[in-house]
Amino acid sequence: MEKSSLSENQLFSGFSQFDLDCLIDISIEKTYPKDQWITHYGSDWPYLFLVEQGQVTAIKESPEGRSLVVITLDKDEVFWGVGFFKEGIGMPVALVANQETKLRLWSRKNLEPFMINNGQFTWDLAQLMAERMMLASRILEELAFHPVAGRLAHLLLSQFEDQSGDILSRDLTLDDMAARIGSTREMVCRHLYNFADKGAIQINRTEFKITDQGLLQHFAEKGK
Amino acid sequence: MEKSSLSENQLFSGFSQFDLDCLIDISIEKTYPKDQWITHYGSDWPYLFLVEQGQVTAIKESPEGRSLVVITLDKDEVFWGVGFFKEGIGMPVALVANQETKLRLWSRKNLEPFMINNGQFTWDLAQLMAERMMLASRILEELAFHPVAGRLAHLLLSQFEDQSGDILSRDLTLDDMAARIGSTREMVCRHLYNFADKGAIQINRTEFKITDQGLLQHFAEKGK
DNA sequence: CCAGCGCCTTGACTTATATTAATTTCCCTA
DNA sequence: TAGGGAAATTAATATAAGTCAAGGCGCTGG
Repeated sequence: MEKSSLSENQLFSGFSQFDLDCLIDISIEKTYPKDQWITHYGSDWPYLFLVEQGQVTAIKESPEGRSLVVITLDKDEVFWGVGFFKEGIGMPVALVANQETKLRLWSRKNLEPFMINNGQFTWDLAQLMAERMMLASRILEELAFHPVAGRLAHLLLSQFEDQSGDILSRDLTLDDMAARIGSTREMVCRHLYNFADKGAIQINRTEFKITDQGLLQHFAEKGK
Repeated sequence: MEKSSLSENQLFSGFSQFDLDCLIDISIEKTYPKDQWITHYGSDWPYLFLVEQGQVTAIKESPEGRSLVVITLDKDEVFWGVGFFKEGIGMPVALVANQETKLRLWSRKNLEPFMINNGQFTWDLAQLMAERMMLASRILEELAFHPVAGRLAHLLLSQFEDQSGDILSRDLTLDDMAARIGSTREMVCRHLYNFADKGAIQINRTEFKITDQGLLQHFAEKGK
């Protein structure tokens, strides 16, 4: 049962049962209650991990108290601390368990010999890193070139595009959304009602609905 | 002579002469005149490369014409297009030769088998990717949390810290600086003279000098 | 040596974003 | 079912950043 969970992830799918057993042997399993910090910004945290249960977010925080959610990791996704690759570099993000979460962790020390002997696995990991790099790149682009309204429209689309037209309960708080686009709750609120005025969405205190996906798309690109 | 140039880079330093010859065999050498575009934003460009001569910058450009320099690559540095790792993903940046530049390129097709067989090399590359990820992370943090003045102060420090107190000719144009911090020439100009008013630097049309590095450091952190 | 070009500088103005501070509404719990 | 807390909303205000436009300076090529 444990073994099968490993091979759910594409990264581990190519292994024999023997290798999987071996991988499990050198791993650590750890659970975190809801809202627990898994690791802090700046700490040396040399682990690669698989989310076996729950959800983890990677967050950047400014000294002034603003924060930016960089990625959300769900079940079966793999992530790592930079320390896994290079010693003595502090984490560029903090990791937080959003819900009760179970991780399977591999320390650099235990996994490095394995990776050097297994070029395919290391190559697959490099590919995953490249994907994550693209993600960072997209965030960068948005922050550098798109206004808050555009980033918000884009967030709405990426989260709810598939439920366009449905009435949705507002499960993300304004603060959540603000942290995902690098702004403040007040800004988010204002822009949401502005989208509503323009006819892209309908919204009230507890629910909302995407009424014109194309228009929202337009806001995502042009901002206005 | 060609061989020795390869092993200048840490990534290739562990190889035998035989492997180096082999690597050279499967590579392409290409030269680009000053200001030539090596590849464009959004194109599928599946190469890993070593800068053998000259300098390359990776640039993001917005449709509205603003641009952001993400990294500058000098001689003996290694970089890649995302396409090297995953097929069919467009470049998140454009690459431009700042000067007459010579690159040694490896296509994904040619290098992938080599990487799968050579875990150490792939692992070293993964480490390099992690470093570059940190770089992206720092840019992200600056854009998200630091005002233009702070980013500019930081740029000055990172470029000229070691020449603090010397009179330097202004070799970076305002547009260059603006592109590195994600702003405009006018903003950069104003903030430079503001730093001068506060006593952190001295500046005129053609030269400048860092007079108070500590103060500049302070601006880099607090912005004001 | 001078005209022209590219870059730098500056001021006035506009727009975007953030901050502060009330006020309202919802929802949960006692 | 009333009270309290968390989140949402809104307005007023402040600040940061960008845009536009007009000059100014220094260098280069005839």
